[in-house]
Amino acid sequence: MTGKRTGAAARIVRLPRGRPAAAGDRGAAIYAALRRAIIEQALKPGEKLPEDAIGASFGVSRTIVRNALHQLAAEGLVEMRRNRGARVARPRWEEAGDIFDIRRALERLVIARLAGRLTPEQVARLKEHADREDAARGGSEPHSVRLATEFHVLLAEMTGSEVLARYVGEAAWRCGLTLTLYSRPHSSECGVHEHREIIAALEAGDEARAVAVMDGHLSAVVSRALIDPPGRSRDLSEILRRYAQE
Amino acid sequence: MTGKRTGAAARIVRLPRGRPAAAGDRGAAIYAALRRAIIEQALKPGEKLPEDAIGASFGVSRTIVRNALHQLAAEGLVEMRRNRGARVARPRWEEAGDIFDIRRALERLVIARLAGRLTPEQVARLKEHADREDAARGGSEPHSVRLATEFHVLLAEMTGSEVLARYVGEAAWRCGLTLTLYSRPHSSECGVHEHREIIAALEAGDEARAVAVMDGHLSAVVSRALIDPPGRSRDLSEILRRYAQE
DNA sequence: TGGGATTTGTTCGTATGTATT
DNA sequence: GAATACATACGAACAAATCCC
Repeated sequence: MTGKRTGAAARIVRLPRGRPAAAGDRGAAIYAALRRAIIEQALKPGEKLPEDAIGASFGVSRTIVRNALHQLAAEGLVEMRRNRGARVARPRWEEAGDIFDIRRALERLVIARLAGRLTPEQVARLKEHADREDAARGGSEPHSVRLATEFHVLLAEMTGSEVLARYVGEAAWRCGLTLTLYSRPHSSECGVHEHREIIAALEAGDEARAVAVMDGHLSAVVSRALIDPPGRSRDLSEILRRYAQE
Repeated sequence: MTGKRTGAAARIVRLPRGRPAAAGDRGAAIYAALRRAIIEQALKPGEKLPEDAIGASFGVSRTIVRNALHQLAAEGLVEMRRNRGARVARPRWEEAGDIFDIRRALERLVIARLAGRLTPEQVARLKEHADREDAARGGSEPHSVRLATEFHVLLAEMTGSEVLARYVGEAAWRCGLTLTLYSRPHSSECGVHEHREIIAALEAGDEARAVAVMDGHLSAVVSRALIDPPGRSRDLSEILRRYAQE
């Protein structure tokens, strides 16, 4: 009942000093780090994300972490239940079809806007990305998934439409999360050649073919899905340490 | 590293806060109120949304308001610039076409899922909504816009897909905001009959016609757009008082 | 099922950054 | 352009809810 502070340390504590005005948006860094960690599966779907632990990992208070978690929740990468904290999102199997349909619809828009309108620089940039995807083959699965998703986000950004890019990005990352949950390992590698086909069709201005390839591409990805339940609890701060820099 | 304490540590006497700590999610109420106020144009695009003033209006601290504002920002109804606070979003004219394209793509998905699959109860519910839209004719323009948008959200919810409903809702409300910015007054009334056509086509299972009507409907709405710059500063707490209840 | 440990929700003081005169 | 006024960012304490024996 009378749990209020007893006379503990009533004297004036030393004033806060020294901090070199760190007032930069520390939250953005935490957000980015958590995002990468989730996308690359370092943090597995369903894993708990306690505010204290994360804050301690990054040396900030819970306030900052809270903001980052809320933002991730708004994007669907994190689930928050009232008074029960945050977890890495674990999209339901029934949702998988929905989100892929949405993504396909949005990417059709992207194709429609880009077909025959890519600059040589953009084409070069896309091909370069595909090269990187090839180079990553045989490497870690999460890294490949990330690159594959980034290809689609890159396309969306080339439309010049900020909202379109945001919607496609959100849907694509959520699809990636779903894939890591339900798809069989190494199932994503097959996509690189299709990416090159899409580039070629766009370059040629063949919108119909580009749409067809893209649709087939996305359908193929989702149809490869298999059930594969997630693992559980490792050491959180160890994981986050690797995502703290950059 | 963070073991510093600020001067407030010496405070012992607790504040005579009478309110029993407001256990409910007060933030949700603020969010909803602000949302309605924005959508019905009681808060005009570009209008400043200071945390203190809003908090004072609702009798909560800035923290709660902050959360609500962040959520609204994530949905695109509010713009937040670092250290400069929140304003009602003012979508750019160039974005208008983008967001309407996105909305159209998403609503095609909705139609495809509902055509020929509506239960009699759902049809009745939709017709009832159209009746309300008719009844609102001649009333306030913002109210009509809200009802018109809610018709589309209602359709999306009937698909049973939570994500699809969320995406459609977000896009639709953002379109509504854009319309209030750029469209000529009373331009939205024309939509009610088209809504009834959509219901009929869906009931008949005629997906192609439903899509055609929906596309035409959305295109018509956007093509009626005209430039009409927003007004400026009135009394914030007066406005919010009307949106506090419910 | 109850009580304690842990975690989240909320408040408010202070520092810092932006706008204004 | 410097000083001032004000709003936001962040941290720590308190209060309530949940979790876990």
